[in-house]
Amino acid sequence: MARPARVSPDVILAAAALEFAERGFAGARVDRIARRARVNKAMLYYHFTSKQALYRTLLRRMFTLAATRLQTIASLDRPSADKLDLAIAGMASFIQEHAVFPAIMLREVAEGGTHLDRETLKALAAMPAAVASIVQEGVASGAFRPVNPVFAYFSMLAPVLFYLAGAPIRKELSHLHVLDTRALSTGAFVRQLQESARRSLVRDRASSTKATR
Amino acid sequence: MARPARVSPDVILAAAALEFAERGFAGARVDRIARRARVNKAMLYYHFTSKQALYRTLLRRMFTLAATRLQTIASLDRPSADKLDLAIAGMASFIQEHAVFPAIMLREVAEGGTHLDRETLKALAAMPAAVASIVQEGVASGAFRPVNPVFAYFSMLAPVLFYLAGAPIRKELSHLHVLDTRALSTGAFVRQLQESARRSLVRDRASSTKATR
DNA sequence: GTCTATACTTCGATAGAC
DNA sequence: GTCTATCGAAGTATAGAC
Repeated sequence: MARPARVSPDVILAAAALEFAERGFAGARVDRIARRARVNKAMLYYHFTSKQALYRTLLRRMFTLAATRLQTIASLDRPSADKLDLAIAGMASFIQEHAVFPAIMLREVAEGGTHLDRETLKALAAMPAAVASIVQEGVASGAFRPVNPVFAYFSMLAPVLFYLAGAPIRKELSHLHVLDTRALSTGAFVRQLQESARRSLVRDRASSTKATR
Repeated sequence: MARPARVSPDVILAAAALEFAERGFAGARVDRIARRARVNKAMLYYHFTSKQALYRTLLRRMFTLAATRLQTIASLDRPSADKLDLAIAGMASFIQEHAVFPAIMLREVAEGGTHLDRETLKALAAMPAAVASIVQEGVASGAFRPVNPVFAYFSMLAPVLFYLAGAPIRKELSHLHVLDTRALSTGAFVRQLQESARRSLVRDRASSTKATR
């Protein structure tokens, strides 16, 4: 972490992540990305052919990283309900490691995938697929009530994304005394979400409050 | 609807809604908004002093409209659980009337409220406040288990926004044969979400499957 | 209130030296 | 691989006639 190898492409990608998260594709400035990466613009275009190519590379990476984590959880040999907890907590911790992720994800959903190529879209789709596979397994085994697995994905992960993406705006609101954020911690939110997911999906009365982590 | 009064400001706002939803604040083009509104650019600047002023006016309107609908539901003399159902269905139907809303909301959350003034931020904050008041009432009356009302807002409404904002990308994915969307209807999603909300919040066994609408 | 023409700025991308 | 200088396109906003 202390001034590492400084391989240009990775430094540029890191800078691009910040810029695209803060401003979106259209609002991002190539000049700013280059400056943030302490690289000049020509260097950036040497490694990535265009602003769009840089954007796609970044998003493919992030989506793949997130999807892989969910797939790993889905493949565990554990009760479906536990895997649900793990998926929620896993996404939250993924975001804490990659703070830019929620903003990028929200923006790209709003954008309708306009700037993405086929491969990047596939990487994106792997996220709902992984969560849906957990739910499907639970439904098939009778552990969960019959629900649509894709709907369940949205019910569980959209709140995490939205809540964490909303941190800056909540800060602004609390600064304007429009919202009291004192009772809001990420850990507490994750736990409430896990409990809600269990209650809404698990069939029997084994809805233990003990959240798996 | 058949070629109405053609009051410029409203026509411009409608065109701006489409453009901002599709491209975001930075990606939106004033030229395009003017063309869509069949008004020339100078006219647009005559009614709204700048691109930003237009954006703020639009968002303040939409947020106020959405928040008012939720507040109306919150003030009903009905069981808290029913109001929950109504809030979910109300937001879904609001979005069906204002298809641009989810994209605009997602973008602005990602943006961190950068382009908004105090009044517009207050209008935005009224949405979680309305839903939170329903939940708080339910918790206070003992109908709901003790939960954080703001967290509950995110758990219920983020899925609706995210799911409906994701329609274009799902279409793209289904076109690329990456996702099967045949089992996905908005109505079914809303019903599953209502049932999930009841199960996750209602204390006793009165979790009727009968969704109120 | 409505329009045309244009001033001024910023941005993505590249040429070409080292 | 790295840099400076710059081109051409596109963008917001306005001046000024009607």
